[in-house]
Amino acid sequence: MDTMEGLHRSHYCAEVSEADKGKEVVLTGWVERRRDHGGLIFIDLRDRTGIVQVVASPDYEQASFDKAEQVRTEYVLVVRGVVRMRDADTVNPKMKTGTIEIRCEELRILNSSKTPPFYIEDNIDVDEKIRLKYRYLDLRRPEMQNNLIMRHKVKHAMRTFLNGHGFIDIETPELCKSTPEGARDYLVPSRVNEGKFYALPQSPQIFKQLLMISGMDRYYQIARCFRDEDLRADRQPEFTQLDMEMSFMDQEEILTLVEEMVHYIFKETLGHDVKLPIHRMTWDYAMENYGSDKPDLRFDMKFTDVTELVKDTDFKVFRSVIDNGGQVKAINVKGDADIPRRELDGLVEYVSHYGAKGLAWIGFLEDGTLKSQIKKFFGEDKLLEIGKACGAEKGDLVLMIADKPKVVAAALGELRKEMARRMNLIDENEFAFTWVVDFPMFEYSEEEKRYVAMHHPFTAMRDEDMDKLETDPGHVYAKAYDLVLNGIELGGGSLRIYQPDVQQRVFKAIGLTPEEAEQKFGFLLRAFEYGAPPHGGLAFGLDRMIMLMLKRKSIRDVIAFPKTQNAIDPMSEAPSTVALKQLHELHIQVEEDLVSK
RNA sequence: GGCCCCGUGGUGUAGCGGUUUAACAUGUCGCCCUGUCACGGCGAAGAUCGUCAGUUCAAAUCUGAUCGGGGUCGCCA
Repeated sequence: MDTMEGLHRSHYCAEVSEADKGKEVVLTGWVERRRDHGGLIFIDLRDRTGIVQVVASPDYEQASFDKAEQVRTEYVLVVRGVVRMRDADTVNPKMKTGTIEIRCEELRILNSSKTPPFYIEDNIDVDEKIRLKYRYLDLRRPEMQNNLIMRHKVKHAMRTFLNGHGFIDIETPELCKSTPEGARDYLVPSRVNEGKFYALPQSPQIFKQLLMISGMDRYYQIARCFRDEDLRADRQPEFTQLDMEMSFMDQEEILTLVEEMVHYIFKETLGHDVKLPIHRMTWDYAMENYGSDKPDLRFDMKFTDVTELVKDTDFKVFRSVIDNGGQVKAINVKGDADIPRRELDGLVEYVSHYGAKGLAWIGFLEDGTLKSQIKKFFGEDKLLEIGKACGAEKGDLVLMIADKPKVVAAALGELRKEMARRMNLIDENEFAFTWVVDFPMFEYSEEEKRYVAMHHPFTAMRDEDMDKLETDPGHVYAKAYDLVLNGIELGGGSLRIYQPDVQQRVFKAIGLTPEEAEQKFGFLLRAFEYGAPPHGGLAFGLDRMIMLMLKRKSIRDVIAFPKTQNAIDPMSEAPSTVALKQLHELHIQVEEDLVSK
């Protein structure tokens, strides 16, 4: 192998241009491809900027030509040569550097490489497990490099904006106290304190509130967070949040500042203008019209409540649902009246996964006739009335679900998205933002037979709902807000409680006794007693934001070293067993066959 | 924990009871080639079909279990 001795890189590969014509350059990089023509060898040399063509020939320099014959894919080279224009008929218009090439005067092989298990190029179709096992090679691919560079740019834009608005970047602990409210914690055993455990933070929530009490006034952190729950395409066990908190600001001021930041980030990194102010809707409105607290607004197809219209009919299915406090809601799928029966049956199956027991449909055919499996119960006039309520015209298809509000919301909400996909209503290039505000404080957990905090128990409630805290917690609304982009929750936050007595009342409402509250959050309650300012903030899912900006289907594509669905890293093979000695030091006993040898 | 999809040379696929010594593309290796850029030509090597068990005269192909990967529901304050 050769060394770099005496050579210093002068340019990145794709940064050599026609302006460098005639200059001697020194380039480093990996061999993307070698084309050996016998007496002439072309090498596409790649670094993180892109590719440039190097030409080796005995006519230029014999030794480098001999070296070029040994070169294979992914070998690491340093090349000294002269930039020259290509002949007109050999220009490659597909390449950024397609008008030039490097006449090779010296070529050194800095390292060889095994043949990689997949092509180092974009648009490969390789099992993701293999990509993850060889992640360092996967990350050589231009699209992955671009993803990580974009991630860097987004973080840089965030910091630039926040630094310019008086925010201070402060780190908070990774080893925290476990607070089993909410997601499952990752636990870390304490060696020094036998039998005790730290938790990795699910978010820096409490610490950032304490920083407000400390008078830091405006804080941010690009924080790693951990949640030991099942994985999804947009969920990893460790993920990154842009975490922010600020004092003496009301909700409107916070939303305005945050949307200015979002505008800045999208402008700086994508050149995209986010329309301000970002649309706002209440949680109630979102649930009633889209069945979701994170509606995808790239298409319309809102719900129509037809409960009143159908409550007096003979159709027992609808009647019994309505009599039991249920509702009937519909969506209008424009232009889908001629949907085949087989596909309708598929939709019934589809909504059943979300708890719906059935799906009623009315097709308003172009010839003015109706097709519907409930025609005999309602008659044409009633169906036309329903259609009118939904804004249906000839050619449209109305789909109805009758059930408890929660089931209707879930099933019809998913159906709405599915029909939009089928009807191709989604513009993949659109960024449809909305704020969802006025979340309920609590939701009732059937499993735990108590109210649980919908956002988190530090969320402030609307002043006018304060007296309902003890009498009617289900109708207390929070000063909480989510930023939604294309049907995905980008970030969420709230104004916080800052009076210890109010915090105690909320703990009580979610069934925490004063003793439990003291044991879990006593340090926070005590801090509130020393002049806590009114404050609030929010946290952005950085991975999701970058995924959406880059139109990726999974956050794994924007995380350098992500984990598989089983929370495993196929490359390092984490998690792993450990030696008995390590466990002893941590005062942990494990069955012998679970220990590393 | 439930449901759905996938597992065949290095990679991506085909084959889905017996005309298969498992096919194709690409990659790899060797020889040839001075203008290619997905270079080209000739030749070669490379998979006991994730694993285990069963059905059968016969299994990559059917059945069951299991392991691994992906999606999703539950879960994710």
